[in-house]
Amino acid sequence: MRGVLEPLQAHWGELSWWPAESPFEVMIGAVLTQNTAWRNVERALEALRARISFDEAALLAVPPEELAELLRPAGYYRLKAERLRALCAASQAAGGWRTLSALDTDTLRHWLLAIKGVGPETADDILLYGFERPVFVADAYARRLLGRLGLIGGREGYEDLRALVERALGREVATLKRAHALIVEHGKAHCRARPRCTGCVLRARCTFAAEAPGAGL
DNA sequence: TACCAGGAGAAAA
DNA sequence: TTTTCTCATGGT
Repeated sequence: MRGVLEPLQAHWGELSWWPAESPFEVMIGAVLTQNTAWRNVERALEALRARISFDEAALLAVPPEELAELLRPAGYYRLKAERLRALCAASQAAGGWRTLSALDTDTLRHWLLAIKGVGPETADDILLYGFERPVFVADAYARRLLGRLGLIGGREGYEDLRALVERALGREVATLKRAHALIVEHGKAHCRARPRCTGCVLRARCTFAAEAPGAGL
């Protein structure tokens, strides 16, 4: 696995991912970016920032219809307005994001997953980038890349894939952030809809993968 | 015009 | 249990 990340880092350098000023802002962004390009998320975040301060009470004070309109640029705006309200209500009931930050990682993850609209990937985005916890975001880019490299079979569930990569990379937050960012940037640039990473820095490894699938992490 | 993006949940099979 | 459908704007 580290052998995959080294050429990616050599090519992409240090990536500074998920610009946000607080864990709460990461929580908002993680919901807004569900199946949505980050460019569109930024527009909604700007509209939101111009209207309110980023905290649970301020967001919940915005009428639901107005909140949905503010989120329109991010797509699925009615759905995401409901999801943000559910997340903020849960956070507020728990004492706010500062209180949540004192919870251990497993407890915090279970708490997040119990909120309607927060699935495993969104929860792990929040844990890794918001609360600096050692989890890997096992998104579609990771699944696609590792599948093409023959490092996974491709039928693993989300939790299985996450556990596999965490075992391979260790528990260092900076490493897990870097791995996720590199895999996504690489995927967006080279591997989006192609059957193999032709023309990219990992091409040779993909060829190897075709010959020796299931080489393991 | 068609496809996809830093998914999740409900409904159908 | 697994697959399919719905939610939606904006860029390529």
